[in-house]
Amino acid sequence: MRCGILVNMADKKRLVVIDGKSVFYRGYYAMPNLSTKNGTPTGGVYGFAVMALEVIKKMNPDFVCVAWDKSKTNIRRRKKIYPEYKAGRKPPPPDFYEQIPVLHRLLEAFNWPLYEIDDHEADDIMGTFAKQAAGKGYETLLITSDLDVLQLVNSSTKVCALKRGLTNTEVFDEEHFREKYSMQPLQFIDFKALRGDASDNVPGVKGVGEKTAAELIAKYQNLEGVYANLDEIKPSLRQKLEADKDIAFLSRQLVTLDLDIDLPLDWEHAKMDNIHPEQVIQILQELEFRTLINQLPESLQSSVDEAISTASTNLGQKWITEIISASGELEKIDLRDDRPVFIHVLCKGKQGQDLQTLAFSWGENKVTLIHVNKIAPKHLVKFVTKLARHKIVGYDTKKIIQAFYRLGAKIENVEHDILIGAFLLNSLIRDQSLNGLVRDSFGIETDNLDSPMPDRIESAMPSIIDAVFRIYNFQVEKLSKLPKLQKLAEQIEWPFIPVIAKMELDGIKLDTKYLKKMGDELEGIISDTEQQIYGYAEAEFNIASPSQLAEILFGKLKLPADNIKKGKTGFSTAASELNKLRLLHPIIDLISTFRELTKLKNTYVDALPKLVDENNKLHTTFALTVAQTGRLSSHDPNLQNIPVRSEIGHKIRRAFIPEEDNLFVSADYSQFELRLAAALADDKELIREFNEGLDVHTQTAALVNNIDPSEVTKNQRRQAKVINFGILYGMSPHGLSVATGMSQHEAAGYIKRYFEYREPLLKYIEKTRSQAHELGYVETMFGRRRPTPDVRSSNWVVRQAAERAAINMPIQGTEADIMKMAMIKIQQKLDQFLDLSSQTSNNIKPRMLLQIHDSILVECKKEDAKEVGQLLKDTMEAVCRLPVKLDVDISAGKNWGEL
DNA sequence: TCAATCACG
DNA sequence: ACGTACGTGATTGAG
Repeated sequence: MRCGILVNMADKKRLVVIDGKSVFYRGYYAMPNLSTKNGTPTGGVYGFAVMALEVIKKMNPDFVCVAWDKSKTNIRRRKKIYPEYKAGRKPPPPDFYEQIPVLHRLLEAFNWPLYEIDDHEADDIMGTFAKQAAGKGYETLLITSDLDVLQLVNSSTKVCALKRGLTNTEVFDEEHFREKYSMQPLQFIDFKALRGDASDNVPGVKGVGEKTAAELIAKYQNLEGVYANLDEIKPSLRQKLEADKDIAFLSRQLVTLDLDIDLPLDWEHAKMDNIHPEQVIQILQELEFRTLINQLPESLQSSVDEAISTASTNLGQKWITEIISASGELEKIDLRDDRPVFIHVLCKGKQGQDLQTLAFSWGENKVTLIHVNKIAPKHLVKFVTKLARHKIVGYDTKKIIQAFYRLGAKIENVEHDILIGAFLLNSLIRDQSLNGLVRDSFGIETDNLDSPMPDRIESAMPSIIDAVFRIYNFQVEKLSKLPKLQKLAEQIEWPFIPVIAKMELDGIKLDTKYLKKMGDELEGIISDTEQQIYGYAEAEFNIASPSQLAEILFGKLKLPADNIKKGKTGFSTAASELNKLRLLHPIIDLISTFRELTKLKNTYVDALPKLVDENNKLHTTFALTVAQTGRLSSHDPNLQNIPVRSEIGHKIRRAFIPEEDNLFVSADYSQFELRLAAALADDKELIREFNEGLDVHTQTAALVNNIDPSEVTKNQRRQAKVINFGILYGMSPHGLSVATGMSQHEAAGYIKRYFEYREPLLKYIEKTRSQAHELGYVETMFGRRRPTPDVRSSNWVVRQAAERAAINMPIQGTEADIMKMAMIKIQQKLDQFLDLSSQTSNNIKPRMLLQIHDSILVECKKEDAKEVGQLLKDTMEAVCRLPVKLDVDISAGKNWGEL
């Protein structure tokens, strides 16, 4: 910032007046996409904060205040004179206003008074204050992008004009003004009256621009001078001046600022000393302006550490900690209370393995901390069994349940999980750590709550329980205002946690010997393929490296690259692109084979056996707070993407086996998402087709091609299938043409005809799209939400992608909701099922092993398979009332590949 | 750590 | 005039 001039100011007191809206606007347009991780737009506030801190840092003012343009009534005074004044301005977009309350909070933290007044604009207020300051012998600096205020520049008033960008400014004192405009500041009024101002719609004299106006003012001082000497002016210009004489004087009135508003500046309030550094820092933290915090002016700097350290010591400080490190002490704990218990566990391994520390509280400022390793197992088990009868509240209760389960204690009731709660309230939170949730909920930075140092556990645990307690209360309050989401949490999310916790622990058995053999076989085929490729290429290279491969194909072998997509690094070698070259060179098919085989070998055949436990079982982790639609995701290892489409894929699935004498039973919802789309859109025709058990793709093909279903060809059905799926993804004509091989024109026509027959579907898509725009989120049938900030992006690509995601979410998300409900019911029934048939020898219980979005895999005794299959089908088909029938396919087999 | 690729629904 | 389906996770090469 060019503020050097200001430093020279004598020891006069300094006032800074900020044109709030103007600064805010600069920020808003300089950083259009700035927002917090949860989507709150913050560009404008950012601009303001940057400017505010610059002011403090560089200008060292004694007083600061803000002048604000009143948005609707501000121009009444001038409009009275000239109704067209400031006409034609676009209203600011909605996310502009969203930021205003945040700005007000920031101002409160700075403790800078804000002035806005009917009938006057911010520049009038600035002028008035500058005059008041001059009266007291103070200096004034005005910060704005509105050049009208340049007329105020004098010996005690300077203007800091904002230019493009955030920190790009120009400071005008008298000298600099004269240098630049070759006139006195006050003459600026008359200059503008002649020239006009397009941005404020001030007319000026037609045909007189910057240059002419400046010359006229230089020669005749002001309007009066110009019009008194018209005879000296050459005729063409004289005519223009005469014609618009009234307009020129009217324009002058518009441009002249009112310095005598009856609005005394509250000097006490505006004092810089009133600033609340902690509040400022807290708000900056909340808004995630981390770089700003790091570059805070020295005057605020000292408070940073303090603010952060008070924040972290505050947590847990008021909690009494009872530390248990002997079995005897454990005995004395009384658990008769049936209120929810706040629990936290520290484990060394994943999925509740190696429990180290357990802490719990009833939320009454007392935490009990148990050093698990110092307690005799028998006593511990007895204790946690009692504790497990309570409803629990915690962060990642899945892990808590698993830690307990490993001790033989079954937690059945989850009262609340703050990790999942945070995700339900805002699935966009990027930092799901406990520290992140504290930051997100309260804007406070805390000590490491997620993995406290071993020697600090005793002091960290109370802080953690305190954080859980507070976040719980915070979320309960929020959920109480969102009844649908609250119901979703209570009826689906909480009961689902114990179900999935158990599935992870049960795991699925892998035939590692079989995979080892398969790996060796694959190895042979791969190296053969490799050699053939090297032969054709006449070189040895790394086939797995896209860049080396592209060099060979398009460089050495000179294959035509015209139709090949280019990425950031060069030509794409993705399968879809290679496919275009298949017929041109035998190396292409070999490369595809090589890719497929190495992929499957590296990702599955070789990788999976390394991950089994001592029982040869794989334990995936199902993430409940990752997929934006509410689906589960599976990792370490991912068991939701085990191959199935290829022959080798099936072979890999054969490696997944049940225990001796058991079978796998799988249950798949057929056409799940399309059925849900029909239900959500209430498309009677599509629903009818489903409910009458017709083949919807054939029906669709018949409708669109206007033929009888019996006449539908294979290709017509294939095309119809593509479009039916496309619906679920917010498809475009181009997408359809790529997928079907139609021309884009044909595809557009096809889609048009499709929607003539599936009008409700089109209406539904439009409704969802507009909801995303208007409410900023979309939701499933059961109220699960997904925020959609990007549908308002100014970037076409980003916006379109966001709209497609918004259209897909209610469908995919409702699928996820229903699947979870079904699994909860299935688990309940499987528990009962056990009681009936396990009377005799049965010690292996039917259990769910995997969920793959629209299907589940269950293991049970051979002789139970049929009954279990029927149970699954009945439960899943009847899980909720929908206008469309749900259809579940069952199959059983002695390995996963057989199903 | 990122981009490219490809496995699944 | 823009450049395409939605949602994931694992592996690899390359910077």
